[in-house]
Amino acid sequence: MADTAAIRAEADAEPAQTLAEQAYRAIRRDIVAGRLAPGQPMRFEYLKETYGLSFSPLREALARLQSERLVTAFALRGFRVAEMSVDEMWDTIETRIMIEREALTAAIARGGDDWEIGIVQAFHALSHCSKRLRAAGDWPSEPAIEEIERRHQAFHRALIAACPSRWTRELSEMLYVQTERYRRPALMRAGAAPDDEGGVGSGGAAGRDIEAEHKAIMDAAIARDAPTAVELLTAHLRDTGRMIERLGIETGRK
Amino acid sequence: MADTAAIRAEADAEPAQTLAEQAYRAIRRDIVAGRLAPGQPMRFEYLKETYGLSFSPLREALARLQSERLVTAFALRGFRVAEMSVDEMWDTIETRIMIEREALTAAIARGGDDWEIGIVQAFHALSHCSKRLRAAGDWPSEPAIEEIERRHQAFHRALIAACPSRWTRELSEMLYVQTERYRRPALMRAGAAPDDEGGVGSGGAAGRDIEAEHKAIMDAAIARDAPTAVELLTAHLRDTGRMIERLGIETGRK
DNA sequence: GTCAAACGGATTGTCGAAAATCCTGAGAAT
DNA sequence: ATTCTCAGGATTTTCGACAATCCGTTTGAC
Repeated sequence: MADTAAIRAEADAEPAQTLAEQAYRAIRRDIVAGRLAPGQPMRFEYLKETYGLSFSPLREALARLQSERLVTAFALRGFRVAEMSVDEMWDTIETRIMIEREALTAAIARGGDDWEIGIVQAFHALSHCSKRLRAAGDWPSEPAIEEIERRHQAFHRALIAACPSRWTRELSEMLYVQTERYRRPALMRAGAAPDDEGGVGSGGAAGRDIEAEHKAIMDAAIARDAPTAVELLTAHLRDTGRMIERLGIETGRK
Repeated sequence: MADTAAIRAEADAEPAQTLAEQAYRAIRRDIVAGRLAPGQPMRFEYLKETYGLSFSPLREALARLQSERLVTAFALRGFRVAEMSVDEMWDTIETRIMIEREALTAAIARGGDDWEIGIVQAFHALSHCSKRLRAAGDWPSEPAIEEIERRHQAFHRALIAACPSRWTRELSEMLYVQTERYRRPALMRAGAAPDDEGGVGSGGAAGRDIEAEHKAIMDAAIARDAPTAVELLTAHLRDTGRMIERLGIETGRK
């Protein structure tokens, strides 16, 4: 597939020529994927072995993740994976809604042809990828989930790509990662194919048709119907929150 | 003064027992104060001498500041102080307005007695401190400015302290620091006493009465008049932006 | 005269050991 | 029985040196 390479190239635009950057991405990935349990102490001995790096790049990575609230630092007592809770999830979701409402409105007002094309492209990439995943079998592999999550994020990013405010776009990205941290493990644990919010489902475990929700948001956005698009996006995010709440959040440590 | 110690104790709630934390605060302070010029390369030799620390804590501090957009990292080419521009300033201000409107509305809806008391206290602390500063002489000292800035931030923080969303409060804090980075040097360079937005002025350099603006916001908030309070706060922040734009932004390097 | 390649100086990024700090559990005193 | 004190071990934090990379300048070729 041609666009696969393109999307990959875009995602890794910054090749991460430094070990600290690699460590940052790897640890963030593992936290979001739930491989590092909330509240778990991040001992350097363990990190050193796991990621094959020395102290310096690891500390640098943890310092950055601290600013993004994915790890918590305790002075002279090391770092821990940030805790999770239902309250924090809703705070994250509602804050993300607040920001993305503004972002989507601005994008609809100012987006051009390239913006529309980007949305359609991202939607079809996500849809196609999800369909292929479901055709392959009932229990998808980890890399496949990673890929579908990338596409899902790319779709939501494309929606607001035309928002001129860099702060709005970046805060949105940051909160997306936070919500993904709740969504992904919940779907994994649900046992169902992870096509509920992470991908496309024509009737997911929770009785939602995520692909249809995405399509409705896309259509409203491209039709320049800002109020409808914003309401659909808001409902989409809140429904996901309720779904996660039903599926449960693994709040304890491993 | 009794409350001075109290405020100090609150500000330094985390005593910063680690050198990396000290470095983080010191460098952030110097960037916001304009002592480190935008775009300036942050050579480690210089940082080492200036702050009397070794590489590790400095790198950790810079990594954190990178996440907050106060420094920019270039792979294998070190760090630079983040650039400034009129466009970025307005993006920051408008984003901060978006977030603080929500925060203030929520705080007015849910704030109790302690919230009201906190606002009044912070207002008077700022007012009193500013008055004393003006009485002392025309050219205030650096520490005096630092203190007034702390009080100013404390007042704006107190306004939204009752907002239940931790994300909203923290993002607001982050954007406050960003806007302070524009406001402070502009006021310093204006030559006038820095009581325009940083403190209280009964007729500042730009013909504004900042203390009156603060008081109006406080009164509307305590009167539980959310729409008025939000509009006053929005105008307050936009006026400050326009004032900074008039006074100019030192965008180049030293 | 212009361009490309290469050398040397300077700066960053990474490493592993040393110093400082914290946690655990045993023993003594109240 | 409870609290306090104090080693011993484990963990974090910091340091300075080493290796890798980049920038400016010179040299050489076309």
